[in-house]
Amino acid sequence: MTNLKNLRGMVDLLPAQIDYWQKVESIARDHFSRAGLEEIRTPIIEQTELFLRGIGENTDVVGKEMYTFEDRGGRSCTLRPEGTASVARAILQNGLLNNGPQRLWYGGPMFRYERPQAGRQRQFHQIGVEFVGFDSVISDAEVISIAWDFLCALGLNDLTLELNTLGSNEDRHSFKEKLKDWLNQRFDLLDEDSQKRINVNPLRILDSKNIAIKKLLCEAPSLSDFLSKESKNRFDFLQELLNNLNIPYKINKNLVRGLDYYSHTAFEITSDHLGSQATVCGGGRYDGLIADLGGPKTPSIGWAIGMERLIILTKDRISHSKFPDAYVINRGQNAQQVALKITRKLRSDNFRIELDYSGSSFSKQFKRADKSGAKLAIVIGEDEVSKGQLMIKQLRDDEKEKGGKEYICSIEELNQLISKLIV
RNA sequence: GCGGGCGUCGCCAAGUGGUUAAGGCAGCGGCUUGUGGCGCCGCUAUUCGGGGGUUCGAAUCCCCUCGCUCGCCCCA
Repeated sequence: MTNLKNLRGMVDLLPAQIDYWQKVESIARDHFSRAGLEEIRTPIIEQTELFLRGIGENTDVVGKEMYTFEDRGGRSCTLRPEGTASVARAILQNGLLNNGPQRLWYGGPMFRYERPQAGRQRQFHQIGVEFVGFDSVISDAEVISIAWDFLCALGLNDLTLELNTLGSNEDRHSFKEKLKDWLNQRFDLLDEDSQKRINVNPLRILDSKNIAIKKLLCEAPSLSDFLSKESKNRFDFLQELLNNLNIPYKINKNLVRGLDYYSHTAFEITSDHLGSQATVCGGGRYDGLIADLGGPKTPSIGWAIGMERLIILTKDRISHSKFPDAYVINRGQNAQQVALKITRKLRSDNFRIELDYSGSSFSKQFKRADKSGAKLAIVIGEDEVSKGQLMIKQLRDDEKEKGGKEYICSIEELNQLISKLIV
């Protein structure tokens, strides 16, 4: 084995798995285009500044997971850890909002410097949706249903949608103060992580997985008591809309989400079949982000799905059969000329053709033809060349019988005969 | 960043201190230089993730290192 290896947490997608990806991607493209979304592609590298301002300096993603480096001009660059900030930047920079609100989707690699484990890599892929410039609650419902229906279209039917509201910035601000006081009074009961977070990001303590903390928090002040009338109405209406769409959900008051830009609606879609990294899809409303990046106040909502996790879940449901229609067996230089030519011709006629290059015995070539999974073998030897004919043999009409049917035809008849035989 | 498990051919593996490192799958070649799916025969690791050490002798013991994997944290 070579001592040249890929970097830790970076994964090769080999031909054997690529079918799964293409299938999921094509279903996604189709699904999104029917929902009226347009695709956007942004660079993989951005100014570090974008993520500092967009995601928030106190988040784990920014604090300890970014791939940041200096380029030759001394600029601080970062491999994007998520898609939303880049999309927001591109929208602003290119003035897309001048054409009205935007409904976009994107896909591609993201980078986070973390310890790899099941369902987590350093380079991973997300596919995401961003509705930028929409305030109405039905846009929330629409965005969630696009995610839900997409996952259903992939045959996933045992997922859980968790839903919460983070309220407006004002709601959260007054709640934060109250929560801090309450936590400070119980400082000694908190674990180290939570103690550190009190001043930096107290909301995140609510999401703690520590059982003792969880228990303690049952008594803590609840954000829901600090929601303004308007925030409450939004959340109620969203639930009504989802009920109306028959999309099942579970309210999870501790669902906070790790990135700073979220407000109001927050949601996650999780699965029991992913090990400890259970989230397939995460998203929410981010009304402040565009303004934080220097744009106009622009209410927005979106989500991202982790492709690797999605592939884990859908793998068994996706069948892939990419067998050739015919395998071209040939022997001798004259035959090779004919073989190459008709291979090209048949491919342009939309057949899937595999050509043997080996020049080895007919026996060997038949073996390979069989292994290729092709339905037919097209045989060209010196005999055929001298008679101006071709032979076609069926490889899998009668699994049990020895030897498939053989047909002789001219080059002109080939297309028709193959069409007939492969149905 | 912290813990646990693991690392022998492309894949699955046996071997746990003693001369040439089992076996299976896949691959290649032959039996069969014009006929596949079955069968039979042969070939394919100077080397056991890498580097040091102990020993007459190491894949097997020790140290370091790298990687994989699962979990924690956090997220997609």
